[in-house]
Amino acid sequence: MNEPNSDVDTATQDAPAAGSSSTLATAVYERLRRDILGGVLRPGQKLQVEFVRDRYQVGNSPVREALSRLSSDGLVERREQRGFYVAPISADDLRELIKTRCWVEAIALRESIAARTPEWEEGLVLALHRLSRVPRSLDSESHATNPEWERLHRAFHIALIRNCGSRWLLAFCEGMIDQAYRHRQLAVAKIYPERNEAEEHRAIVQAAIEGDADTAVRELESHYQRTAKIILDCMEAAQQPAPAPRRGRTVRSQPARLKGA
Amino acid sequence: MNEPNSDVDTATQDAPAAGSSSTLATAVYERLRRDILGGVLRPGQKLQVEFVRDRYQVGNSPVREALSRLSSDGLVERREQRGFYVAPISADDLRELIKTRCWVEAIALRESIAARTPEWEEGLVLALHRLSRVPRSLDSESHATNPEWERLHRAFHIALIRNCGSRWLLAFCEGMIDQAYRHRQLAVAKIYPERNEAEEHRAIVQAAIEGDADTAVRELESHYQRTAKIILDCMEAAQQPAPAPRRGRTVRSQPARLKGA
DNA sequence: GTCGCACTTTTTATCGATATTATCGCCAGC
DNA sequence: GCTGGCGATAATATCGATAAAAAGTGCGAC
Repeated sequence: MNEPNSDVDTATQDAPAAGSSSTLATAVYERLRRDILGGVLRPGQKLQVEFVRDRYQVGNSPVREALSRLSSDGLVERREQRGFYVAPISADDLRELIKTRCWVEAIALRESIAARTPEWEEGLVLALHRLSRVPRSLDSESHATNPEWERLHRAFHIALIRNCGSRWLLAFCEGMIDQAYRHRQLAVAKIYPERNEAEEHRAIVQAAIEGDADTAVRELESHYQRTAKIILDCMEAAQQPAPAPRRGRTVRSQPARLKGA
Repeated sequence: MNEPNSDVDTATQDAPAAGSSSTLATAVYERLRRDILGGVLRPGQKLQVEFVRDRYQVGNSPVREALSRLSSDGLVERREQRGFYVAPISADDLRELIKTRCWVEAIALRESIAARTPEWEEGLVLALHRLSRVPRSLDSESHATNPEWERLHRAFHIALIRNCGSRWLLAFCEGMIDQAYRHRQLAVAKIYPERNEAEEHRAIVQAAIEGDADTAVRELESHYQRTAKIILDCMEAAQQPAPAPRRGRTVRSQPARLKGA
């Protein structure tokens, strides 16, 4: 996981960043990353060097390097001698991802709580507060995502586990958070039912600060499972435009892989 | 983690591989990786493009790409505009790593056991058997490491968790296994006390196959802790060539960072 | 007439030589 | 003694060359 953003320190709000990076390769990496996470570049889509080069107005090498880095992050798939593709996505991937997140973030949260300090608790409360001050979506009708909310949401979930005492674990979780974000972005275009996420977040923080790890973990897991359910429903709906009654996962032929481009 | 070796299938022993990769960049990646893991390239050592280029007889671009990939694996540290360095190592890093391995591989092992199948069990027994057929070190005096044993040891530990049902988790664990291997290689040059590793491995497998997850995990964790202890002792010894009696972790001033080159 | 297969053409991933740009040490000037 | 420009070193980027894969084409067989 290539230190995507080490921002979100309780002190420094957030770097000016957003565009100007010292190296071109990094700049392309960041922009590509944004575009893939945001769903602008569709899963499975081929990323020809030429295409990316034109898109971001840079040379060959920075593009290759950016793609290379992204493939380590699992956002891009590299096929030897055949180029790069936006990593594909499937319902199974999502299930596996959420399962893994629940396992691993449960540990991370427990450890964070076990080692809790005033600083960590304050950071957490702050992250929650900031998140609550920003609307979930910019337009309450279209459910268009609010980038600021997404940023703060990410920061919030990282704040929860930041105190776990393992940079390895933290980096791993960050990678999975990004993947989950991507799944969400790709599905959400359709519908996003009413849901009291703020309350879910609040419950986690409360339990965490009270040192009640079991409750905190339970809340966190159900938070994820609920999201997963929504996304999986979206996927299924997208897969089968309208037809018949269907009894559980009908189309086994197609592995529900959302194709792109 | 960049699919370092997806070998070790119970069926196909191991590919001829070892050198010829379709792309030059991948070849350099693999060779560099071996050299870093094996401790030939010392922690902290600077990896100038020119140096690597000469060392492996290739051009500029493949080197950059290989270094880039390795930095995503955490084996190389990239400093923007300042080049690449072999990732440094410290006692604290090791402690954090082992701690994380225990947390995460405990889950992976439990899940593997919970979902156990005859195939998985057979693969496990096989991995254990193969490992037991090869000597721990080639020369019983010098404790020189036996590359074949190391390979099989890695395969064994992966076999344990292969059945966990999460490619994410598996890849993450593989990355940590490699890191731990590196720490081991770097320390082991000094001493390696007698130790019945075969028995430790056997105990884990037995518990796993009996479905006794608690025991299996306990054995696995103590297996790791024992290794960690040995390496940490080595590090400390290396830090303080001979002096005084010392009462527990004396040198808090120096973070016991092994410098390289 | 249609299908299969081998060869040719085109595309494009990969690589290396070369140019550009940033960093760091060094020395002059204030 | 510190600040700020100058130059050496080395990282980064460009671009054209090379070679592999994909697409297209035509020939022959059934």
